[in-house]
Amino acid sequence: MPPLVTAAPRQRRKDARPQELLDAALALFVEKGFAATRSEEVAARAGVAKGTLYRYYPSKDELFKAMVRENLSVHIAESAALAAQHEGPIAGLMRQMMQAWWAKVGHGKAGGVCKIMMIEARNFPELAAFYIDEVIEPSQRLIGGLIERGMRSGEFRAVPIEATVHLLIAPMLHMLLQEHSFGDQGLCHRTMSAEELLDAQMSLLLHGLLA
Amino acid sequence: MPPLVTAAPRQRRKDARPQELLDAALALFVEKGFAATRSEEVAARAGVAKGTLYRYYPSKDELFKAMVRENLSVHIAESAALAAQHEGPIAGLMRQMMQAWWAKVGHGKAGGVCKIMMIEARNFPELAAFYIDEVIEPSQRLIGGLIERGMRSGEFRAVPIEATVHLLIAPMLHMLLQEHSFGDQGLCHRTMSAEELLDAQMSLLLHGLLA
Amino acid sequence: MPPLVTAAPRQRRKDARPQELLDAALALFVEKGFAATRSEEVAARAGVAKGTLYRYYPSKDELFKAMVRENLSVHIAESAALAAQHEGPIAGLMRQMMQAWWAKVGHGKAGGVCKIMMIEARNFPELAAFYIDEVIEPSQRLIGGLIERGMRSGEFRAVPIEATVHLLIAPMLHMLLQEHSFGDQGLCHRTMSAEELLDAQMSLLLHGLLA
Amino acid sequence: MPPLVTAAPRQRRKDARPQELLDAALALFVEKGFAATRSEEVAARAGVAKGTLYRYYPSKDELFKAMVRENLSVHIAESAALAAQHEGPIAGLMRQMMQAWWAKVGHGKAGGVCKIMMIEARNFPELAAFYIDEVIEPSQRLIGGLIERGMRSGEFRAVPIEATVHLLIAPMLHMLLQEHSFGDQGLCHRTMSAEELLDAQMSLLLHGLLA
DNA sequence: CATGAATGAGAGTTCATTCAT
DNA sequence: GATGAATGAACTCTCATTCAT
Repeated sequence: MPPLVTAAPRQRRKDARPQELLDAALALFVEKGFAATRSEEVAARAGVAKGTLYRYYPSKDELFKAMVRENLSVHIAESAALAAQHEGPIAGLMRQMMQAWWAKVGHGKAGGVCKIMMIEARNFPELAAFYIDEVIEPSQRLIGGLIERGMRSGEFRAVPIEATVHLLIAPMLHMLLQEHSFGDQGLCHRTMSAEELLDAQMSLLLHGLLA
Repeated sequence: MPPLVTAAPRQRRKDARPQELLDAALALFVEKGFAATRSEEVAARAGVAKGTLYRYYPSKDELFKAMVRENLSVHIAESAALAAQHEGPIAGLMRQMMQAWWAKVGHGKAGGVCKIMMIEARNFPELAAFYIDEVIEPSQRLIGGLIERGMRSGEFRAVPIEATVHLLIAPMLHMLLQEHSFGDQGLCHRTMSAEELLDAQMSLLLHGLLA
Repeated sequence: MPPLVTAAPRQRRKDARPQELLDAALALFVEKGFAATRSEEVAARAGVAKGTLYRYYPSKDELFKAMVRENLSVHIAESAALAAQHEGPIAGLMRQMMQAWWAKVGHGKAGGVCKIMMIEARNFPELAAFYIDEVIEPSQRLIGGLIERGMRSGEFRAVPIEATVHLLIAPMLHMLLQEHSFGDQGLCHRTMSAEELLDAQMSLLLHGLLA
Repeated sequence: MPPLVTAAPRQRRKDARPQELLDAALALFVEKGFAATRSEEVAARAGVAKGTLYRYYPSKDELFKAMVRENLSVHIAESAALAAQHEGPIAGLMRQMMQAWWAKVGHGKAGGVCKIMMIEARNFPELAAFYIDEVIEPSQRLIGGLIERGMRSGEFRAVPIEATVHLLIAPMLHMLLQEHSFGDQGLCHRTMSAEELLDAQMSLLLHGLLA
């Protein structure tokens, strides 16, 4: 009689393989770049042999694409749902979404995907298109929609949507790149935490710089 | 009237070679990344043979470093001089500097160097330190100084310096990455020009989003 | 009766590879010199592809070093043992050792290593030191000891040790170089075999040239 | 009226060029080996530019051959003349010739040629044949002739010519290789000078080792 | 004639990918 | 399915040789 409860460890491992490989690929691609990461390293980090990687992904390129696809659009939907059911002032929602994005995406591994997409966009045009369609444009539409809501309700001044969207996205991107490119080498010293910085930037954005 | 006896072509070429090679390297490294660019391609684009590259730069790494050094620190000094001799409201100066930086650095070839530094920082820690010392920190100090001036003169509200600096830099970096990563593939459709966008973002920053 | 189930060929090859590569390297380095031998040739002679060589030795230099270490110091110990357990006249022992060394080292592939060490000593100072420590000095000590024994027992005249050691080693080295440098091209015609020549030289050494 | 006494310095240089180049080539080929010596190094050492070398010798190979030819057979003739006109015991003549060869050939630059011929014989078969014809065989014939003279006059025992010739040449070759391969790196310590060693070896050869 | 900038064939080395075990 | 030994295309770099100046 086969065990009813747990799968055999070997089986469990096997099911987890693709995810483990994608995680390893993500970490290494972000840290060292796509070209500078050897496929054997990815396999080793996932705890398997070189050849095993190729049982799951037919090439390094495909591994990269799978890794990007796996780690992208997840949080966009969440944020959209949050936005849809929100009532009251938009400013607070935005602040909340910014912090949530940073905590879940920017600061974590998914943030690395954003960095690496910027870098490799030229080498993976189809992926770049995919990224724009699935990430950039939905995000811009989501934020753009919020700004329109805020303007309609009178919470916000009449501002150009496109520029405002850019201005809201830019700080997070900046922080992300600082973190993933120069972050952990003690090269970059900040007096405020990332969260404090983002919050302060949001306040500035809302109230403006002029006295 | 041009000189009747020009320098011998051979000699003229020799003097121009380093610059030609650096230009070729810049273009290719920005377009394809450091690792994905073959040194022979750089030579070919500069119109010379493979071996000639190595007469001027002892390795691909050194070529990269030279290319970075060549294209950085040039415009920092200019901006600092502009700021030092400026009188009157800071806001206008900032707008002006933003546009100037975009025109001279962000939009042009030097902007590509910023992108590529993000990518290769981890692979060239020594160069990353150089970049932070020569580019990032001076820029932050320059902009931070302007904000302090504005606050002392009463032009600006009392704002946290660090967050404000980040918020001023972020839009330019964002635009730069859009341009250099997704720009010339028709993937990214904008309704405003880069200059208009930056200007609109500056206005937003000054006046704030809230009604 | 051979075993019915032999080890898998793939595995068998793997165990044999280092030795096969060292043998190929020895043959080619001796024949053509270190620099003139392409690493791909070594691989080809060992029956593998270029890349395979680098799975076993990280560089051509390391391959060379491994090849030298592999082929030295082996026979010194044998000779020393032979000498230690010998009783009776030294002259016979010397004659015997000379012939043994020629048969096992000088004439064979190991002899080529001696030749190649002469050539490459300047390019591998660390290896030259190793060779002096492991081969030259032990040999000199061994032979010097025998001469002292012969002098103490009254078999030999009172002779200067150092000069005598040199004089005993020289003929073998000379023969070795003749063989490995001009040998198999039909350039060098001898009327006596190497063994006869060495024996005759030994006799001469013992009895002297004068009437 | 042209100068009667000295040629113009430029002219003097030009005439000396070939010799200077050959000297430089000799020194470097002996020190580093043929393959490891770059032709530019040879030119630099001769105080000319890379291209100039090729005005005198059409290739690195030809330079090598010229260098060998230049430095070979010179002293054989001298020794032969010395031998021809010698009267009295052969032993003294041999001792004298040995010392003279060491002083003029073995120890000096020509000695290096002998070393490098051993090494490169396989890569330059025609040169090897030339070397055998012009150096090895005349030397052997010269020494062989002396031994025959000594035997005929009763000064020497009846010995096998070939073996005796080898035995007389071997010590010098041994010394030469020690000197040129391991010599100037402090790796090889001797208590006697080369001249003393050769003299002691000659005595040993004459009187034999046995009591 | 001398020069040295330029060349490009060729060598060492790496690593994505394959496939026998 | 998993493995890792083997492969060879591709890449960086060197250096003998050429030739315009």
